[in-house]
Amino acid sequence: MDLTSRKKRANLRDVARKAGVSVATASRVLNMPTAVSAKTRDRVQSAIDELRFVPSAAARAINSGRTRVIGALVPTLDNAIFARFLDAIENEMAQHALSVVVATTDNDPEIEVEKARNLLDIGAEGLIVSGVAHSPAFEALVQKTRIPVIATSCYEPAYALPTVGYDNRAAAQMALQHLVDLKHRRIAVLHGPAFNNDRTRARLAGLQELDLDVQLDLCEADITIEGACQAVAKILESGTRHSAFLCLSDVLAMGALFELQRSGLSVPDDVSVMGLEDLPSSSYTAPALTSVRLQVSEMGSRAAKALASWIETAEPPEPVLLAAELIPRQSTRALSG
Amino acid sequence: MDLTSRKKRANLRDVARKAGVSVATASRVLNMPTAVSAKTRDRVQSAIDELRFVPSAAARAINSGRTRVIGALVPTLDNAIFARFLDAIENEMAQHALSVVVATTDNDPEIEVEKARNLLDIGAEGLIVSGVAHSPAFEALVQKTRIPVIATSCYEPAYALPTVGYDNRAAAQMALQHLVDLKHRRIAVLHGPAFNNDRTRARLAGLQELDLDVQLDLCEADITIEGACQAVAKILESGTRHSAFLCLSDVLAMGALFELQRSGLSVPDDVSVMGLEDLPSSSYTAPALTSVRLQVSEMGSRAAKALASWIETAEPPEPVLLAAELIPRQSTRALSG
DNA sequence: CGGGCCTATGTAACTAGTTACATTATTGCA
DNA sequence: TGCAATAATGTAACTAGTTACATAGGCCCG
Repeated sequence: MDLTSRKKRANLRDVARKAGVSVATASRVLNMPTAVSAKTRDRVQSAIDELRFVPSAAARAINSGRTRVIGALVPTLDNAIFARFLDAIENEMAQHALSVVVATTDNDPEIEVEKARNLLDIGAEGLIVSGVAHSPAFEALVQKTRIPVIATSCYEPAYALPTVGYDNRAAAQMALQHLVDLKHRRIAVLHGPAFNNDRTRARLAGLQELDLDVQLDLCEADITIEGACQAVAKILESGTRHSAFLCLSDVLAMGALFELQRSGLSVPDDVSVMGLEDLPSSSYTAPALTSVRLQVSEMGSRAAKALASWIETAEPPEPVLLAAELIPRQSTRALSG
Repeated sequence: MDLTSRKKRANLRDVARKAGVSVATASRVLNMPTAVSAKTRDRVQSAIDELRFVPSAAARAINSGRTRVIGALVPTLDNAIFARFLDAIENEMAQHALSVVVATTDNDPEIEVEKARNLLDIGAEGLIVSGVAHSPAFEALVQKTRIPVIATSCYEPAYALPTVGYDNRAAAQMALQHLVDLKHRRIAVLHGPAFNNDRTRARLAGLQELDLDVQLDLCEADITIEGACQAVAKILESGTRHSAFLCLSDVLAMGALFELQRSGLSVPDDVSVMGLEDLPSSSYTAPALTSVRLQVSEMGSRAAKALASWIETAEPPEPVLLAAELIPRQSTRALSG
């Protein structure tokens, strides 16, 4: 019957025809309405309304050369850290009129390249990624396309891409030092999967480097409450006694808190628990969690700012180092001995 | 010196010129390589490599009429529920070769319209939103553009848009009934902000409707551990004694658990705590949290599937009702009396 | 040796807007 | 009333690909 049956969507030419003006005039109604006489403007507007005309983003993008879309590659969203991080990115990017496409990599470099490729394919103008360990294919892709990419969660001025993050080595050392200062000498270290994860590896390396007279028993766990509970249960079963649990992520620390309490141990009377990251909820656990504060939200907005500036000015931004800070709370206590 | 100094990016015409072929042939190398002789193909490929040619997403989109991008409007990501939800959406959409742009609304209908408008502007082919309470401007926008939109977190077959979600009324009632069955008669109800949130209002309405012989003391809190702690602290200070806390979100329940323990009360000996949602971490808290399971991840993938099918087939999908299920654990106990 | 056929390639017209420039219409002022 | 200035509108050439159709060349078979 009507036009809609032939073509799904009206375009500017349809509008112009219906209004009896040229495409240029129709375009002007959209972009510089004052340059068009009120009468013509009304006519075009009616045509727009009747035809339910919606401008094509692609056509606009082809002209401006800009899609106003950036991509964020995160391991997962099912983890408070990355969710907070992404939330901050999205908020900051909205400020710059940029939209954020999420892609989760599950910490798999292969998936990362694939999704990165896809992001470029849909026209992302820049990327935010986690860490500096990427597949060669990813590095090749970045090099080939020259797309602005910010690497986050770590600070590595020597890396090929600008980094926005913290010193994971130092942060882990700060946490360990705190426990050592409290006279703990036998410490269980809970950490996330180290495979394909340079942040975790840097934290572990930091502990090793410190070379103190302490026994550290490493234990890898999924970075979930569940993973931490299972890991702690296993450690407790093994019979080895630790006076403190150093968890290289607050999520792990929260799980440890739960599992220790469930097994009848009192924190911090029987055992100290230390986190790393300091999520907002960490100050509200029972007992409140001692942690090293990493500014995750701040990192998100800084990374977003850096990327936006890179896109805007075509100048790669400087790396950003975010400070880590010890936040002593009730979950750690000095050993009397 | 070279071309890069004049124009920022090479296009297919540059490639064709350099390779000494027509644009059509160059295009064929990208889309149907077998239709081009090996010799020509190599020549074009070299040109592509030398010029660092990357096809323009916008130009492709303008031809195909597809951007392969959808938008997800969520209140915030700084909350496990929405982060999990988005994670599921992203994973499912990847299956359909669709990318997800996140936009957070902070539960503000005005921000929602604005961001929705922006999503349409960058070419989103469909939207996923939370709840059925939207600003008139939003509804007008959806109606005008005829963009596929799935409303989630609730099940409302009568609503103008297809919904994918659960019966919030019934879920809340299920939780309350459990406490009532355990002989609790004086219950503190912790709920998220009701303003602009039809899910919370539905849950509260469900409680009211049940009309049991119980005293319910409502208390609104931010849906964060912190918010719950503060709310519980206030309730405890007020001196009113409740035998149970019904939290209309697991995040609130976890906060309640912490605050009650901090104040020296034992759960469930002194007071029962009941959640709603059943996050994965809820079975690992100490004590494990009794809750009503809402399938958040399932909702994410179902919503994604529904939207993808709508986009693919141009047929709006049927509403989906996700079952709620009582998960009794250790945080609730019957009153002996 | 020429018709038929297939392969490889080119031409040009699409996709949907934007915009520089040209043209026409209107108004002001002398 | 006439001329210039300004306002309003149109023409057509861009943006970067895709693709239907045309054509050129090579090969086989009769």
